[in-house]
Amino acid sequence: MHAFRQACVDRGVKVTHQRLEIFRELASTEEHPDVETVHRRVRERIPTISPDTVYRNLKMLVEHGLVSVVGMSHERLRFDANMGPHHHFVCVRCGLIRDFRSPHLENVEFPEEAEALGEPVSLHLEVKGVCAQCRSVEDSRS
Amino acid sequence: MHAFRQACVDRGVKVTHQRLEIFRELASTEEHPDVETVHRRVRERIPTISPDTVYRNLKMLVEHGLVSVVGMSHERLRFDANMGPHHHFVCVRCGLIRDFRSPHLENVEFPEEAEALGEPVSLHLEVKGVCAQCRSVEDSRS
DNA sequence: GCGAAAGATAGGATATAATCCTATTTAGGA
DNA sequence: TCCTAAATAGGATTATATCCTATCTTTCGC
Repeated sequence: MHAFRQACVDRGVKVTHQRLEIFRELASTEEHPDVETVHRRVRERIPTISPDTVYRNLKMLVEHGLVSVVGMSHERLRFDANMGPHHHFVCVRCGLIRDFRSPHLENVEFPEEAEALGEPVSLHLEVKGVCAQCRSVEDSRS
Repeated sequence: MHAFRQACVDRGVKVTHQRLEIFRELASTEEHPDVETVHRRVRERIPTISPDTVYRNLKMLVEHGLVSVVGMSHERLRFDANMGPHHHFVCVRCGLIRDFRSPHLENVEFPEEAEALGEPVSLHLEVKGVCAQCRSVEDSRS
């Protein structure tokens, strides 16, 4: 928590009671809770905290790299008819998703650490980054 | 498309005009469209098709393994305060997500195929499967 | 081919998740 | 302590996904 306070100060972000409790709650669990769950739990300590504050803070923490989103950020359901082996590149800026194949990664086996958690069915790599187009827009602005 | 018709027959699923067009649309693109996009495009050929039909069919196709969902199925946003290197196990049944680490996968490099698409920032493996608890529930029922 | 039954669809109604708006409060620097 | 910019609460709103049910279509046995 001390490191978190410091991270806020470093970024010029105010250290509010709500923000501390939201982060504390998230950092204290490994279950990757959703917003409602975080809100419910934090409310036990701050009864008046609003859902909006929880949303706002979590989103802000993601943007500052202090927290990550599992899966994709606030996107809609998206589908893929390619059932062959492939991986995904996801642009964190515009949401573009492209498949790619990689001979190196064709034969990755189910890691035994994952097998301890359950019976694996599918496996693929998710590479997040900034796509070429968003990158060029960025360059032309600077 | 012929294979798709056959796959429907094999599964005892009726081959409807709407279903064919929805699948055709999805299979004709690599951009992983969302439901609204699929609906809009299919509507050019079937003007009266409803969003519900698109949702219902895509969901059904996922359940039959003919299509996959990018990211996670109809889940809420979920967050993770663990910013260290780790991978995810996602239960496709109950939505449980657990982190795991794997020495084998600690040093996976950004595949060059992904670098062609953009500038990668993070990388992790996503293993989907059925978690131990869901598995045991399943066993006790049969 | 024909008719019945199960399955699928359209379209409106509804539920749920996420975000917006704005008056008020709070943190942090001078 | 005071001031300013940032943050919050709470209600309103939007957007996404699903439900409901009357109607229609596919499929299968004849």
